[in-house]
Amino acid sequence: MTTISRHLNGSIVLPQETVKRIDDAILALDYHPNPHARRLSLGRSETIGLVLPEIANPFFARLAGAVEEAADAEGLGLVLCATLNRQGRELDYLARLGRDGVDGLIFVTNHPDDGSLARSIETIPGAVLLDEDVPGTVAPKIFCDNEAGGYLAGQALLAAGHRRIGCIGGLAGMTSMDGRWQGLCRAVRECGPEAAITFSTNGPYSVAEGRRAARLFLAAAEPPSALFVCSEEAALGVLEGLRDADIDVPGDVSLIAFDDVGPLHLLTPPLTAIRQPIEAMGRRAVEAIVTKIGPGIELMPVELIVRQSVAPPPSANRKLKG
Amino acid sequence: MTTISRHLNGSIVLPQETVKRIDDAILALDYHPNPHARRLSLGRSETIGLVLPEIANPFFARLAGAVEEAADAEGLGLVLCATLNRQGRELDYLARLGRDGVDGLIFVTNHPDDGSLARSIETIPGAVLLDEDVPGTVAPKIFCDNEAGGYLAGQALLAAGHRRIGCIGGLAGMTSMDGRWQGLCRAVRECGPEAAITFSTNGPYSVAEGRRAARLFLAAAEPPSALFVCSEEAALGVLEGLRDADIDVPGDVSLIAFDDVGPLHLLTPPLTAIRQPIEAMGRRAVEAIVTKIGPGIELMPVELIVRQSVAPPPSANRKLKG
DNA sequence: CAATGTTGGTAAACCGCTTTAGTGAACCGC
DNA sequence: GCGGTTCACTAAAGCGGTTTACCAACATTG
Repeated sequence: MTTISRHLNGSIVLPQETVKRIDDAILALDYHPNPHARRLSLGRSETIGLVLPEIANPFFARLAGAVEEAADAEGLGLVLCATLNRQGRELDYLARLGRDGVDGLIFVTNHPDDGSLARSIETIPGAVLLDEDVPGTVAPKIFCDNEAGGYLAGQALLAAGHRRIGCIGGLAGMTSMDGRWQGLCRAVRECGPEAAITFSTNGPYSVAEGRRAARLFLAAAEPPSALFVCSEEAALGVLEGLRDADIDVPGDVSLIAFDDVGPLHLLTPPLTAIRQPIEAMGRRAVEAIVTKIGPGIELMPVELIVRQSVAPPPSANRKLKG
Repeated sequence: MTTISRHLNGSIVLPQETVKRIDDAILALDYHPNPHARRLSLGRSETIGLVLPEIANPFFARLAGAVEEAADAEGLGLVLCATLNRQGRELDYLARLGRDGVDGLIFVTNHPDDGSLARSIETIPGAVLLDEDVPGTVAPKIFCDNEAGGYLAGQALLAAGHRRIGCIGGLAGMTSMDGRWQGLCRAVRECGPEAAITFSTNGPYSVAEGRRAARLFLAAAEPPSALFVCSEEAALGVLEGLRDADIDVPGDVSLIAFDDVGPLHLLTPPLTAIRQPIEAMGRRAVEAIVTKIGPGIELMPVELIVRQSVAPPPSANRKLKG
């Protein structure tokens, strides 16, 4: 028994004859170590947990796909937890995974934290934050370079000639949002005094929020000529709202979305967007777990995908809607 | 110890005073049963496995989301396995989950089987097939009503006046594909002898395949005036291919897609589609596991979502592309 | 040839829970 | 006041691995 166990776990080298004898017996008996027993004995599960807001969302779905693949490549199982973006569920899952003895945890959230999340996350060894920060947590953190993304978007809009920029943002207080906003501000600032952010909204990253923002935009006295929409879902909503009001994109208003996961190239117009390296982020997160890197922030590069939703602003004497 | 265990597992009723004493101690010590030990002792894991081709695909993502939510509601964990549609990985995962002692398994595949999958699945107690059949397997099976979907699509196209119908299908030999095809055939048959399927292709459910099919369609001597595309991915590809060739949908050719998960309403034109009750299917699958229903096929209803990609056929004297 | 050092293999402890068996005390009726 | 229950609890036996401690056999060495 001991010998076999040691052989199986590679902690001993045996003469070929013995090895063959063992292997034959294993084959003959169709023996497979009972994983429950193994886990109990070893005290680890060779499993990591992935908690995210919602799998049905294509962004998180792709993240999950990348994480799953990377985990599998490392021989790790993946237990999936969807929190529906509710803090109660996040805490429940955290507690569960904590005592479940997962070997690692990848946590991605989508809303501001009041501090209880941060506390809870830290009770779990091997936790990694992905995509969005939970301020106050000491852990490895893998985000995309939100600031650079906002800057890129701002630059593109400014380069097309826009000077009154609007920003349809996420929930205030979220790190990703702050970064994108800061980046946009930096681009505007660098452009000079005639450029300004003249319109902004805040709300969840959702289609409904995009529609709401579109209504606000339509009601604005001095609407901006270009919109940086900080999430793809919201961009879809904005597009709907604009289309319903017969506002042409990019004829009447230009638009850049953050994220590029849906079939944005098939929309009318094809949407210019900031793309994050989703798969690379997922892979890096499991790598962070298996190599047990220390706390710290790692920023992944974003890129601007140019399509057809940004154009020069309509000439000054051709105001929006007559 | 015994008393506590029995209390925790509800196999005994204790006087209130004792209960309080136990609960206090549990709280005071922050005691949580070690799940590894529990699982070893109990022989079950309170976990189910979900194996599907790819999470990044929005259809499977939504399926996974529904399954996760339902599983959680039942107090079951979910281990996620993405097979990338490769049989080798499917078999590996099946073997792993089998000896991992999951309490149930939801299996969704996306390609024809040569028989080895069927054998492997049957070794796992509590396996349920979802979305796509693996012929020869004795297990509960939850599919959407593919035949009805094909029929609905056919009817809609026929009702718009089309008589030469094309079908851009999935891989031959897949149960879902067979059903959709049969349904389309039935609708055409019922319409009378002047209606016919004059064009058809087979290939995986993918965007690339859609583009390939579009090229075939463009090269056809007598192209049909309407297309039933058996997957949403392929429909996206077809749309791209058609757009590149300046073919107008639905002016030159009408189009109905099977599945309705992406932002189909935002495309140009908004795509008419057959929608399956994805969430209900996912929920039903975990229900099938917890209630241990017997083998058998269960068909979930589909519906036609009318948008703007089907119109009457172009008049006879206005042939495609001059 | 006895002492020492490998080497393949056996026995037993342990991981932390569930569960069966067993024990002492309180409570019952007679 | 004593046998028979009920009740709360303790003791111990798994579950099926891993790991430490220990042995026997054989090769090496002084």
